[in-house]
Amino acid sequence: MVKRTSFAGDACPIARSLDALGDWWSLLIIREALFGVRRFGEFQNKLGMAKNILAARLRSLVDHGILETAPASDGSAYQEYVLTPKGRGTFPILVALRQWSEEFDDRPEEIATILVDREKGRPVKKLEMRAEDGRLLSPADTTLKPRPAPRRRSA
Amino acid sequence: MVKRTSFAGDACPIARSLDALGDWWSLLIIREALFGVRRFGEFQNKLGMAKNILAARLRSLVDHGILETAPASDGSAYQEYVLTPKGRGTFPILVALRQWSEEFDDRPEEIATILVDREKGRPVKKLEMRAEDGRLLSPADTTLKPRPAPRRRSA
DNA sequence: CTCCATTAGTTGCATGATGAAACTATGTTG
DNA sequence: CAACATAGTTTCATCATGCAACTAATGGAG
Repeated sequence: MVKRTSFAGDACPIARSLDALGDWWSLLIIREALFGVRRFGEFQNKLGMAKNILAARLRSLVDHGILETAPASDGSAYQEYVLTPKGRGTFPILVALRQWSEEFDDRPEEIATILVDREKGRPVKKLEMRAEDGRLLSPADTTLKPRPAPRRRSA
Repeated sequence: MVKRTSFAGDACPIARSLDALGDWWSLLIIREALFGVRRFGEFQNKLGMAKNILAARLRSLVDHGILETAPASDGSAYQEYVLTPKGRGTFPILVALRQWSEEFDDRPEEIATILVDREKGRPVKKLEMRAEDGRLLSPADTTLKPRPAPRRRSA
């Protein structure tokens, strides 16, 4: 079988994330959803993608618990796609991707928008990794440990 | 033309990031590289991926300035792939992906490792978005603004 | 130096994923 | 109810992925 590899069973949490949103469109759909897009046609217009692919991605995101369908809020009989808490939880991922472009893109002048603090209109700070006690951490200050066994009956 | 869509020319910084690392393998290759993997065969063993795909991805990552080739550090005539600063700059993205799994995965018990502060051995804090002045921001506290016109070369 | 194993790829082929366009089935509007 | 909009599905050509086999250089043992 040539089967496209899936990371669903992988033990690495990064691989597991990628299994749910590691394709070309899913994160862009979520980006639109975070800005309030809810309807099929709206996604299609904003993203300019083929309708069959959009339909497949929406289904996949619903299956993964990132979106859920709901009756249309405008009273029509159509349905809408709205983010679940799990879906809204991807926000830091999108911010990290955005900031990486802002910092390292070869043609930053082509970037149209910046993310700002609504209250002050100033750019948000770079995401930073901190220890429990608040110390700023660099990649080298971190390491991986085996997940502690959740206390439960014998494994 | 059916051509697979590229986001390279897109004005959205998220799309631009995805153009460089939005496929199934690139971020996993970078993950390994951050842990010190440098040689072709090492990547291949750890990731268990097809060699042709690995070769293609390494080439793409080098083209995007994320990896660069260097003479082997062990004195042999082979070459190594090492992260550039741009490549190391993806670390927050990987952390965000990891934390999303840790928080929302349906089978967290399958996740093998946790990222900890090396000094204390305690899990790192969740990434949080803050304003310039340090206020904690939620997605709703942010908005997009057009990129300010670049100041005429002061560099 | 010679021979063989290792490393780092490339090539060929089968199959799955993607995308444009056409088609369909509802829902909505005049 | 006729015309139109919405939300898809189907069809088909093309592209990407993955496995296996092949090649071209090292590197190491004798």
